[in-house]
Amino acid sequence: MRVTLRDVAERAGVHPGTASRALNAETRGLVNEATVRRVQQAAKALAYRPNPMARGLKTSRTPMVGIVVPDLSNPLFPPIVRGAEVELSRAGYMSIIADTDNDAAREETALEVLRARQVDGLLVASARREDAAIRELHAQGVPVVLVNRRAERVPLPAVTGDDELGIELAVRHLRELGHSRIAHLAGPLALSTGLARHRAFRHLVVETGAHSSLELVVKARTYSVEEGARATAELLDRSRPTAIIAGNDQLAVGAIDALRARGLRCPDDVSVVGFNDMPFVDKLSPPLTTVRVPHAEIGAEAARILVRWMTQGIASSSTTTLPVELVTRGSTARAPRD
Amino acid sequence: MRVTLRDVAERAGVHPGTASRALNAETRGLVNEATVRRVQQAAKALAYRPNPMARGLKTSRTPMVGIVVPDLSNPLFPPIVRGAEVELSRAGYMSIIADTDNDAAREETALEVLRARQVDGLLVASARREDAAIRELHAQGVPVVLVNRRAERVPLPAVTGDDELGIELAVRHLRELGHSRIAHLAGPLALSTGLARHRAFRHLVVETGAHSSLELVVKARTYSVEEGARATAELLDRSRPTAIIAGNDQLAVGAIDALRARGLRCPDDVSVVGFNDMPFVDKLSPPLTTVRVPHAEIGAEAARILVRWMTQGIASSSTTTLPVELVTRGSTARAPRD
DNA sequence: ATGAAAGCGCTAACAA
DNA sequence: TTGTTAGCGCTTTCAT
Repeated sequence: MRVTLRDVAERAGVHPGTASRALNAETRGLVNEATVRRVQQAAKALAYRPNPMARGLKTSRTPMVGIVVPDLSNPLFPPIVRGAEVELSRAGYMSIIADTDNDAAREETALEVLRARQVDGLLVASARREDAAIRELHAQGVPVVLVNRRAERVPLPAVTGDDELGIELAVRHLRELGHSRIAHLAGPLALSTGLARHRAFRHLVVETGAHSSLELVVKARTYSVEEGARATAELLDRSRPTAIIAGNDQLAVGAIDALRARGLRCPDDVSVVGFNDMPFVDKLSPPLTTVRVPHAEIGAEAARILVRWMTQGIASSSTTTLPVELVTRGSTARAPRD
Repeated sequence: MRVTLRDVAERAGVHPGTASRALNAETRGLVNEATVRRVQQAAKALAYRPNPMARGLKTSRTPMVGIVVPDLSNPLFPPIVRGAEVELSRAGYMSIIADTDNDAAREETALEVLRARQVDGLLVASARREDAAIRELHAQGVPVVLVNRRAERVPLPAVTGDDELGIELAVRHLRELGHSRIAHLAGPLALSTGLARHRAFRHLVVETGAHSSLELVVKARTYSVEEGARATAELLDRSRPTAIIAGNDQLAVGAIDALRARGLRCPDDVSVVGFNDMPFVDKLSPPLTTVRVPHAEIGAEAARILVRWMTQGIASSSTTTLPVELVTRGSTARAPRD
């Protein structure tokens, strides 16, 4: 059978309580040094592994955190998860990943299941701006850190890339290339990333008074290649941009598809900028100019904040913004003369 | 505090034991129907959620399975995980994903941690052909199903794509296009996929007696773009293939890079076939001809086998091979005349 | 510094 | 059909 603490205690010739204290870092100080060594030896000899469920039942804590992502197949998220996992496992936590499939109802279910499983905390990358489930979580005082996306009217810590800076870099880059008719292919405005990038775009364009660019904004309903193509087609029906800043890389890929379908070349006729710098966008034709977001670092930082919250009860509701950079590749070029 | 079974029992005016039976599907038959209803009502009214740790401590089972992948950032694996998760959650299991980072030592650690966490079973996608940790698991009688890759000399059930068929389809396709000097850019032979594809290639080429093609095989040490480029450069140093069948899509991408670096065009000078049909390879330039593997279905089927094992104790050590198909795109063309 | 004992919330064997 | 009881493996007061 399984080796229990009793076995270890017996072998070391001590009481299970003592063995417990000896094996636990926080209580080790209460035990005679020699005893500690004996117990540790016994534990090692027997290959003792504490039963996390027994421990959890007693302490009502689990060494688990839930990570909720909208879609694991979106190449954006694995690096976030990875970054988080590294930090979490360093702190002794194991992570459980739940995929919501971009669905609010599933998100609710996933959060419920995770809570029922007694996770000590949550990293949520699937938040919508208005997210009842998130608000509920916050109301219950569960340690939660938002990743990559924010939620509104919930004072929960969030770690994201600098959406404003990203758009600013893109706009500046395109202006330097002589573009004046810059369009924005906005992502879903129900997501903080979609909204922030959209706002930043409008702010920059209005601020510099280029011109009323309302006709140069289209909204995509989802972050998908197909929707990017559809929205771009809609955009091209009513205006003639020389450049398009897409809400993310999938949309940018769709935009390039749509341009091609109309016989427009990228970047010769229209430049395109993406957002995220997903794997392989450097291999596309043309290689995509895009805003690189430090996803692994976002995940890692969120994990650190969560660990602090879970272990020290420090719930900073502050928001962390990590810098992004523009990666210039082949999908942007000088504006065509017309 | 938390609502416990006692609270429910009290409210329903029954003993906790009865409440337990009433709430559990398997034992519900032992309880008076009216009582069952009362208990269920009470549970609902109190929003009772059983404590999985208490239950697990008692039953020494958890509703959790571990999924071990070599690299979550490899677009190959999320669909497998997804497919498995759907099946698993249908059966009431939650999954814990561990990423081994393609490292044997980490795999061992991950497996150990997962076991310590008392997972009821494991889905392992990171197996090497010779995998001591896997063999150990098998020796301990833990329910394990291998996914996508097999291990040797371990009678564990495995679900994979049909590597032989994939290579056969690729070879046939290239032959039909008039290629005779077909090379193989083999993946790591320490992995069953690398070996099976390599063997299939040699078998087909030898069988049809095309010619001694030893010089037309290069071995990549990892499944990465860089290694694909390196190995292809090596290949081109010593031979002049008109087509290359790569061990997977990453290697194929690397191959195209290497060709380009030598001023060779794909597919005009050299055709390239990948393996897996990862997302976005249809957007590459040229769009990649590749073997499509039903990853989600592989994950799902593996999950079904695992569930059967865990719940009914049926440990079929059989191997399941799912059919693959060739997706013809722009990276293959008629052989150049020379 | 260590032992004793209780109990976390649940299930299951046994009794009634 | 239901209640009783014991105990899963651990931590944590409280004694000693």
